[in-house]
Amino acid sequence: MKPRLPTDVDVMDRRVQRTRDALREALMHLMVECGWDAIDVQTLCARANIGRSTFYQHYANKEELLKANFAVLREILLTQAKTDSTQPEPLGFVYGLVAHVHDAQAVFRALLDRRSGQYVQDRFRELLVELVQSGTPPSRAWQTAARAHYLGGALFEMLAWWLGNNRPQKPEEVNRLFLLWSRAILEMPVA
Amino acid sequence: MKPRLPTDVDVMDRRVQRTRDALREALMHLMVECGWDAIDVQTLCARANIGRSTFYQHYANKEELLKANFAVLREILLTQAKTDSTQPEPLGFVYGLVAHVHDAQAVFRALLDRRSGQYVQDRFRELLVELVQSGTPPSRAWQTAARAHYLGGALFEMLAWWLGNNRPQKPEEVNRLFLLWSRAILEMPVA
Amino acid sequence: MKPRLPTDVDVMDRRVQRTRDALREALMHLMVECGWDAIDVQTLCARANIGRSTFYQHYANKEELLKANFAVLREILLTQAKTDSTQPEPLGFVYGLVAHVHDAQAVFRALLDRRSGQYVQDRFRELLVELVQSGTPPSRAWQTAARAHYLGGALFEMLAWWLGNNRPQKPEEVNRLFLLWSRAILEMPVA
Amino acid sequence: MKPRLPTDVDVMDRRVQRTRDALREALMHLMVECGWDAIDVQTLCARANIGRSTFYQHYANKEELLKANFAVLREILLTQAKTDSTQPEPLGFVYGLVAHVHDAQAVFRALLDRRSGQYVQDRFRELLVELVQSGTPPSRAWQTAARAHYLGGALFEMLAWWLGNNRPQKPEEVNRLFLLWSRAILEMPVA
DNA sequence: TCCTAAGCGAGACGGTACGTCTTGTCTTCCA
DNA sequence: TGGAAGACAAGACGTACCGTCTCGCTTAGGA
Repeated sequence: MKPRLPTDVDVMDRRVQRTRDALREALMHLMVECGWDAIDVQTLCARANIGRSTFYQHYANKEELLKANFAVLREILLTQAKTDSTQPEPLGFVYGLVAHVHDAQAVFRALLDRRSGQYVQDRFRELLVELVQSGTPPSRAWQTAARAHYLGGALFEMLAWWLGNNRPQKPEEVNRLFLLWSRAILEMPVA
Repeated sequence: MKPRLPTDVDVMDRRVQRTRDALREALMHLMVECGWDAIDVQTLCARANIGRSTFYQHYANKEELLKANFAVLREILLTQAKTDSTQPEPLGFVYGLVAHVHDAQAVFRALLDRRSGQYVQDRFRELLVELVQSGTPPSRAWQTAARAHYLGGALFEMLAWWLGNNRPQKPEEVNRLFLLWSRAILEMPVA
Repeated sequence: MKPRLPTDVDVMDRRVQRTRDALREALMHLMVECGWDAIDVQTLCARANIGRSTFYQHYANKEELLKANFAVLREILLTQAKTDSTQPEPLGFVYGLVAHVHDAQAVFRALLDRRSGQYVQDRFRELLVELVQSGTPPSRAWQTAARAHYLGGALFEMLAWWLGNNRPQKPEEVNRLFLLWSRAILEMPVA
Repeated sequence: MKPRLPTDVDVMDRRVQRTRDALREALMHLMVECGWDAIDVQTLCARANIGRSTFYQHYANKEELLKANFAVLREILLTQAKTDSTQPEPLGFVYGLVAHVHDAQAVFRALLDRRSGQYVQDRFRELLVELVQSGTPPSRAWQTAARAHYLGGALFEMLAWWLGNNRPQKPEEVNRLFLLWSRAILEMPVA
């Protein structure tokens, strides 16, 4: 039997939900503790109090688990971003994000750290690009896409650097600097 | 016996050199062909015509092999960057780099592709940051460091995006856009 | 709840009966098709159009199912043996059996084949010994028991050999040979 | 890499030999203790003080291990049979065998017991048939083959019965009875 | 010249994780 | 209430790499 797609949520009974919740919980904690690459299914299941074979009834491998739960993380960050930034101006989400990175250091270290692993970082970078895009007027010009990647990449690396340095700067300073530069770019004509 | 450090070059006999060269060769080719993560020591040795146990006499694992040879790659990219850019202006290396990415698509895909693996990308991103730094006046202000990371990250992500899209844009266009934005930032006061 | 013993037949409602019948049917067919060892509960239930958990409400495992249905098979073979052999002489059942093995090749291959599995063969061998015993005057001498096993084992192996060779000999020939030898033994004094 | 065939014995280094010996030892002991079916690779390796992965470098599964070592067992039984029976008369091996079964009860229980498993018994029965055949003049008549199977099967079942009953009869008695019947058959014309 | 220290290939070995499979228990929902 | 559906834990399976190791065989470079 193939693992049920995480999409048929409606049919899913409570046990399934509990199992998956336990797995997500365990994943998050372990990612913070040891980093993505160091996690193995065995440990994951032990942490979630779940049989190893049960894991495989839900996800084909740990990548799938992450994928399935990235949506959740994404939602957290997105709403986070929206609620935290009162102003609807472009890149308004940044202040909330920077503050959040500062507060929830552990989680974000798990995302930005070297140990976090290729896959996790890629998805996080994607998310940043998307956030940038969602805060700027849509356009089909390739320059707009390029700009979103430019800014997303810049943000990613800046955050990584900040975290890596143990953040001696205040969140407001980092935020200010990033917006200073980025808004200048947003004000330039795309072509 | 512990693996000999690659630094005691003087004592190293020709066979050792040949072995390591073969390994570097194999590594480079395989990275282009399958991406870092998909390489295993077995395959590496087969490709290099080398016994698996011999491999471990030289490097503790494939990471070490990469580490040992990253200096070489780095040198290639650095001189590449310098020779290609005639003007000594800040970020002058970018045009050469973009052109090179366009030409040597295979190699750079190996560096920027998702399959390339955490370690490789990290080092490549580091290199970009360094290149940015080397082309701008030194300063102890944290803002300068932040800027280098900002620009390095932006460049990295932009290149990755370009490659991932199979580069429908001309190198000159990408180059122009990156410099347009980045120089604007360089001209702003750091604080 | 413990599996209901197959003995409380009286209480058993029709559905229960239908379920068990379906299982017996499926078992027989699958034994012919794939051999005992290759059968798993999963497949068995699929074939019987029955939920896997339902299976376990009736039998603790597939062995129990077989055990429960061996009586049926036994009855079939016994009456078979009796009706087919007109003469009531000792070992009279053999001709019917040999003929039956010849006709219903598939079923008996399932019993004698290597793939049939330890348990099935053991029970079949037991049955043969019993048949031999039932056709000879009872006696408490150990030699009589030994003789029944001797003849039962001989019959078993001879049939297995015959089937394994795709039976180039006619049933009458096999029958004749077996009786020639076996009756000679029966006529010898047991001690 | 495929498991080395057990035939390239000559090239085999000492470690390999020691490993395989340890495995054979462990197999024999465990077969006596728990019976074939109850043995799993894990336990086998633990008993042999061998890594589970090492096991799979030598044999694809426990069946292969048994197969590979059956020759040894066979040799033991054959020479046993030959040395024990001074007379070269047909079925001369039986006395030695019966005595051996009596003495080495544990080993033979492992072979004849129900728990021993299909595969083991089949090979043992084959061996008996072969022994019978080797002690009687060769012939291409199918009746001769049938007779060997008849006697082999009879011997097998008789021994199984004897063992199963905890052998209240003396070996000589069993031996006498078997030879009494079997030699009578051997003296009858095959056709 | 030889001989001795090294590099080297082959491959056994133990270990760890993987993803698959089957078993038997259990819970829930439906008719 | 009994049967269908199916989640779940347990645990064996065979595969794939890993890093360590031992063994002989070259192959120089120094005596």
